[in-house]
Amino acid sequence: MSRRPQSAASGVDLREKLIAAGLDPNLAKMLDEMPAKFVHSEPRKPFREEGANRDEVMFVRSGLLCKYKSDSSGRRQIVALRFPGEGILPRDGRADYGIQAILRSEVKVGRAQDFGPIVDANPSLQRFFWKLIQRNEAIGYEWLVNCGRRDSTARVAHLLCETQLRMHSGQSRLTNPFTQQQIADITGQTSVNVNRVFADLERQGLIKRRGREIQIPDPAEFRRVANFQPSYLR
Amino acid sequence: MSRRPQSAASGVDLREKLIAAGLDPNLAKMLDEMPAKFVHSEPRKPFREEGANRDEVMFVRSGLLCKYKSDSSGRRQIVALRFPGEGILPRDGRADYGIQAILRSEVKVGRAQDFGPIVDANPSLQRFFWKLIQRNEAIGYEWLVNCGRRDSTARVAHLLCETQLRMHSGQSRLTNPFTQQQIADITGQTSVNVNRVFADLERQGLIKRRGREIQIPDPAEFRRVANFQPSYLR
DNA sequence: CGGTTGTTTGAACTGATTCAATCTGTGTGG
DNA sequence: CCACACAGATTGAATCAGTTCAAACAACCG
Repeated sequence: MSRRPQSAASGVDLREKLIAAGLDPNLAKMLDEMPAKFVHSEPRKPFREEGANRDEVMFVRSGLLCKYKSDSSGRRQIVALRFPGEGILPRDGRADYGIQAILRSEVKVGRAQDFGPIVDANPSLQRFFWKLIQRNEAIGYEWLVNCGRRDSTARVAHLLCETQLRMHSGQSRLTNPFTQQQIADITGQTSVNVNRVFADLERQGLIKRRGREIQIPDPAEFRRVANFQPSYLR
Repeated sequence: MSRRPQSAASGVDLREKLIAAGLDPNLAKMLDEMPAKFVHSEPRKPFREEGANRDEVMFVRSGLLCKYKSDSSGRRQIVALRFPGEGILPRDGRADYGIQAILRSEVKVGRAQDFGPIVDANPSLQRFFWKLIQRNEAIGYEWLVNCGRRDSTARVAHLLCETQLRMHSGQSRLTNPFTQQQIADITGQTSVNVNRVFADLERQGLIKRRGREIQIPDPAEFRRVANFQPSYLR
């Protein structure tokens, strides 16, 4: 939690994640040197509340974060994910969503007033974040299609395909980072039904499970079932 | 369709819409003077296709546009709306969504290469678009909650509340711009069910209809049913 | 008038929810 | 090493919200 411009080991680590996400090495260095603190976030513990001010930049160094909202009856919807190397940009005013860890995560947290000037001064950094925003927009649109227009099997399968790509796993295996309740919160279902979908997928031979480890014998067929077209992830 | 820097009557019109959307008058003038053409778009006619390049900025002067995606089985999902004064920013590369008019619309279409430099040169214009993007993000998140976590009645009612605000109607009436099929495409249902929801809402006295004209006798109660909290629209 | 688009209604069906109970795996402390 | 607690996964039965298919009706427009 100590404020430090850069910690040798961990800083390099995040920089590499950012570069892997498409950022120019020089710009990655700038971001890396921005004053910030590294914070740990635990699953099931609140990290940032709905309705709080969100004058921070965050970059996920390891783990997995989600943004979520709740409707009046307390039903929770996860509206976005942030994998390592991805970030959450500052808002002015209150954010309408909360942030929570899905996996134990290390997060680099900087202040908006430090972040803004760096971006303003570097048009190419601006362009980088512009693209990131567009990618997040495209993912959001795809999630809407998922929730609105696909059956429960395709929804779960689609999420798995997207997760696989964003975690940079191979096409034929995946370490599922989610509980079934979380998959339900992402895909707009109940955990009970998610469980049945998993059982179905396995019965059809589309996946094999060993705990959180998932094998996908026929990736092409799986993507067909999921109705997954990876182009929206760039 | 003619290319012209500014047309006296129509230009002023759009500028006012942009100012109403929160843009500084001087900046509105700059955007207004950007080389661009005014294009008309008709409902049910394709305007911009899915998968096409999208190196254009667009501002809606009048009417109503939607962004949509289709899943493999041709089921359509509307993922965003653009009311007058709102815009669609350029993407680099192909867009994964199509654009279509809901109402007959006049759209100002500029080229990305004209738009980019103007924004780059004006930090306050940048900040304006930054906020716009955040608003659109917040709306997208709210739509996800809508599709994923609310019942069909609340979904339709919520859309009507949002539409009312974005059209700047009063709280107790609304000219519904959508067909029931379009509401279904936004809220992830079938048009048959949307029709039943409307009948229900009317039977419960929450709305009164005369064609596309909707009266809302008790706006507070209607918002409660819709689970509508307008803060996300700022 | 005829054609087109959109709305309304009915009946049968089905996918998903709800509620409740049980089972499994993992970590903790004695 | 066992006992216990706890989070998560799994299963069943009853119910219900929303879909599907089909048909009729209304409004609009050239």
